[in-house]
Amino acid sequence: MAKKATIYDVASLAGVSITTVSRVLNSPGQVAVLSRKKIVAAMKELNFVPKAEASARARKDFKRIGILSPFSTAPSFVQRIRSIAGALSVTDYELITYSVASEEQLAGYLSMLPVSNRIDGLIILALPVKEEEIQLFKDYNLPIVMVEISHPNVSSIEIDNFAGGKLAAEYLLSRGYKTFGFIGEGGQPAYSLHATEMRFDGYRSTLLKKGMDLPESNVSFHEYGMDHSVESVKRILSGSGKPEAIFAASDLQAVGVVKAAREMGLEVPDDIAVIGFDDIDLADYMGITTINQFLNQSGKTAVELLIEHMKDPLCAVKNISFQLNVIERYST
Amino acid sequence: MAKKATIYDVASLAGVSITTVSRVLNSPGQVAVLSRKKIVAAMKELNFVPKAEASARARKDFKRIGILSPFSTAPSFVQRIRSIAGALSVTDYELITYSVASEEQLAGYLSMLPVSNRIDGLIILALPVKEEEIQLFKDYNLPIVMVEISHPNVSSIEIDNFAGGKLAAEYLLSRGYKTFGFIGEGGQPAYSLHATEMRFDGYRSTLLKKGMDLPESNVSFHEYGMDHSVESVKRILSGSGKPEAIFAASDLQAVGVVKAAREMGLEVPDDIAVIGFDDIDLADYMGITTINQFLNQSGKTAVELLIEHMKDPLCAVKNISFQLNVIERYST
DNA sequence: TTGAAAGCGCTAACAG
DNA sequence: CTGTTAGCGCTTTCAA
Repeated sequence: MAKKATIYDVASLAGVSITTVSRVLNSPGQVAVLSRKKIVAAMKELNFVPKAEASARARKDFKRIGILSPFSTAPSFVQRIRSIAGALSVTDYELITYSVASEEQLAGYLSMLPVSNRIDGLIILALPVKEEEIQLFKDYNLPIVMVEISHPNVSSIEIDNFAGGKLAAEYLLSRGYKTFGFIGEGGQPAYSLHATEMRFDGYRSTLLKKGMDLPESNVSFHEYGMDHSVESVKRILSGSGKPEAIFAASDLQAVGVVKAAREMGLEVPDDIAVIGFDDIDLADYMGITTINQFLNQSGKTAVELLIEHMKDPLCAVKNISFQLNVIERYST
Repeated sequence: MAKKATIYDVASLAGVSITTVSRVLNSPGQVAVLSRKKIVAAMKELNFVPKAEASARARKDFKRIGILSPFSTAPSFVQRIRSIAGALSVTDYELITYSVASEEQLAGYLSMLPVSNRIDGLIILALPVKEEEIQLFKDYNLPIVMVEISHPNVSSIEIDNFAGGKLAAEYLLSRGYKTFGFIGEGGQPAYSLHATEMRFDGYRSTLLKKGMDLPESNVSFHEYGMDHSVESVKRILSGSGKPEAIFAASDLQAVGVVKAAREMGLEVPDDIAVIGFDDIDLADYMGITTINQFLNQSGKTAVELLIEHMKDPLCAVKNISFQLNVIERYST
């Protein structure tokens, strides 16, 4: 039985050093095309397969960052993940995506990721983590950064959803609207967040404080989905207490308002004004006024924060809060 | 970098040599009870996991699927990748994303991925692969599936872009439009595809065949980006030969048509009709007529196909072609 | 872009 | 029973 080929064999066959061979495996971009060709040919000839265990041993880090997020096609998620991927693409870290579709799955990832060596750091997006799970990450020295949710002792990027609702109310008031409505996504899975509720609370309490009303009949927490949004809005706009302005807890739902208005023959913003939340690309395309939560920028910040923690285990815990602001467009 | 505990750490904490630590792992019977107790205690305190074991488990827990795609934030890419992630989330596979930003980088990945033994299967999205590179994957038994591009002897998911252009033309003709325009993304990198050109060819040739004209001045291949789309459309719509209908090679560009129309005070579809391509979510939200290429479904199919190849190396090569169809909305 | 050389974490002789 | 030491095959500085 012939001995398995090693990078030494490959190197001498190709007439280069083992370093260069190693580089072909790990960062091929840094190797001259000619060298690479020779090395690949030599590998092929020798049926070379790198020994996983040897590289695991020698490797200082995995050069991999994971992102753990709910599986969702909601644009705000997609856009945030994209921005993280973008930030990562200018580093030499690989991105491993873990999409969570159930509570059990989440618990599974949370218990296994810290223990089994596969990533150098993890970004947890919009997913709640229990105290003991956090502890596990600490015990095994796997740095994490949480986005859209916070936890004591863990660095995070977040926003103040209550303040966001407040901002929406204040903005609509400043524009002179007198009657109000709200739509948001309700009945989210238990393992998810409650940003919607917080935005609602901020909105409602601010309106009340200013002596305005927010009748129950103008409020809708509905299932996720454009059709549900449109339907809810139609119901609200058909009611006797039809509002002049609606705060939609996400831009996608604001789109629902615009769609519903169009289908009912109403003009935006004259018959019905709407302000969304998130500032996804779509809001720009459709000219919807919204509250900017820096979806693109926050991904980059999260990556930087995580890498900082990876480089320096003693790095101070930071909670970065993005200041919200209204982006005024044509829907109010 | 945060470090995991090693036998060195355990050894010094327990006040013994690494050999002894190693022995309790391998032949505990040969270690004095007292030493063993101290060592076990130290291991517990440090959360020590032998690195080899961790890597072995890492290999066993998950199989890894890679996706090699151009680095792009175009919604159709993002949505397709998202759908692949979704399909994967219900399986025991990790998704590793490799974004390509240059021809060099592509060649690098293509030469190292088969050899480096880091993934168990690869989806190649919208990237051309040379014969010899395909051969390398075969030599190393790394299953691949290509999406949005095809190659002899490799399983693929694709669409007929020429037919798509034809479909757009036929649809617009059937709606009674008489004058036509086209916008698409031009000047793509050499390592990229030419779907746009093929859609254009199908569109143009069909129009000509039906005795219609497609004047040069109504055609624009512009840079990627909403602003460029809007600008191009404005130029076309300001021309003397202003068309009644435009085929946009992607939905995002169709959005550009809608935006441009709005800014020029024109009505869609009365003053200017537009049909897009892709059927991204955005098209639905904005009510844009488009050609559906099953972005969501194709990701799932690609994953299934790849897993089939991974499970059965002798699995027959399949080329799955999705039938295109027009989704009629309000923009035509 | 490349190579020399110093490890990586662990096992396995070999002494003691 | 325990420690010293020499590798395993690969990665990673650091210079050139």
